[in-house]
Amino acid sequence: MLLSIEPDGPVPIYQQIRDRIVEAIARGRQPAGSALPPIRQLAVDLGVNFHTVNKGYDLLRQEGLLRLGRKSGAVVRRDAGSGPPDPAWARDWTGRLRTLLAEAAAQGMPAIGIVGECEAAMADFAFPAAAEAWQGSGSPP
Amino acid sequence: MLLSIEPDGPVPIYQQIRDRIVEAIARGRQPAGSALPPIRQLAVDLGVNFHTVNKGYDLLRQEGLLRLGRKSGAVVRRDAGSGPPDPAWARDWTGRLRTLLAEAAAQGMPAIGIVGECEAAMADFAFPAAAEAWQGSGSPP
DNA sequence: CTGTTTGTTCTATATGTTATATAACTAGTA
DNA sequence: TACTAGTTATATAACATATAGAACAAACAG
Repeated sequence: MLLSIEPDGPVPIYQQIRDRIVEAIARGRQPAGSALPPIRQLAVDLGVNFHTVNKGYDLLRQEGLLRLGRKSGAVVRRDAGSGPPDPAWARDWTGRLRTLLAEAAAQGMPAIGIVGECEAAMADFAFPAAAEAWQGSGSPP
Repeated sequence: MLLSIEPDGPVPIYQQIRDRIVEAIARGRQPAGSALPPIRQLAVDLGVNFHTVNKGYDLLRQEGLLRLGRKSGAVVRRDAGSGPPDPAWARDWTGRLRTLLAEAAAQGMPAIGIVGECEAAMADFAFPAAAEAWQGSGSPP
């Protein structure tokens, strides 16, 4: 079982597919250069239409995480995350992070707990040895 | 200007309204017991229909952050975040956090950078003095 | 060249979501 | 009573999601 989804959940199926694959990449379970199942096959495995899988794969291609080829299929990009980050993506991501953390703070979760959850999540990730050209954005007023 | 939105962005207006208010609560700019603008007035200020604002307020009520009264209007709940967290909410929030952090890791952002962004975001929050009944969920396999 | 595999594109349809627009109703409060 | 403010109902237009079927195009194996 390479991937499981909730067909009746509130989050769209194509988005769940994207999310699960993003997590698989971050955790090193789907390393750079590794192949994903063909669109049609994954669609059969998940019991969904192949257009739905296609939409998820296409999202990942737009995000620069996948390379899609005619016969080669879907492959995790080797240079996905080398080079400097897209400024638009960084801005957007920071915004989404702040909203998500604000939700926890508003719900009464203590700062220690929030940082703890962040670190617990990242303990599952497989970070490559080096990373350059990345710098914190600081905290705007 | 108590709140600004992007009418033509990809995220729904009612969701933006919810997000901005959640952030205002977390940052202490909208403390417990404080009042929000009436639905119709905020709708006029933002240039949207009052049903759209109503949907955002209702979301916050479902999340336990607002109390809506006939004449009292919309007020930030005083006990929003006292007591133990809803287990369903905690599970869901942790899942969303992991997906979001995984996205950054997959994009090549180093662990240091991710933690830094988390801390920078939380530096803007106003945490209350004490917090009990909260405990980390650890990192499931 | 033939055939298979795989992603890509197109049209169509059914259902759900988002946003707007009117209108009316209900409960507090002065 | 009258005002304020949330609540509910109906209708509509536009967009998003998921499914379905068909055909097309490139890469590769034989």
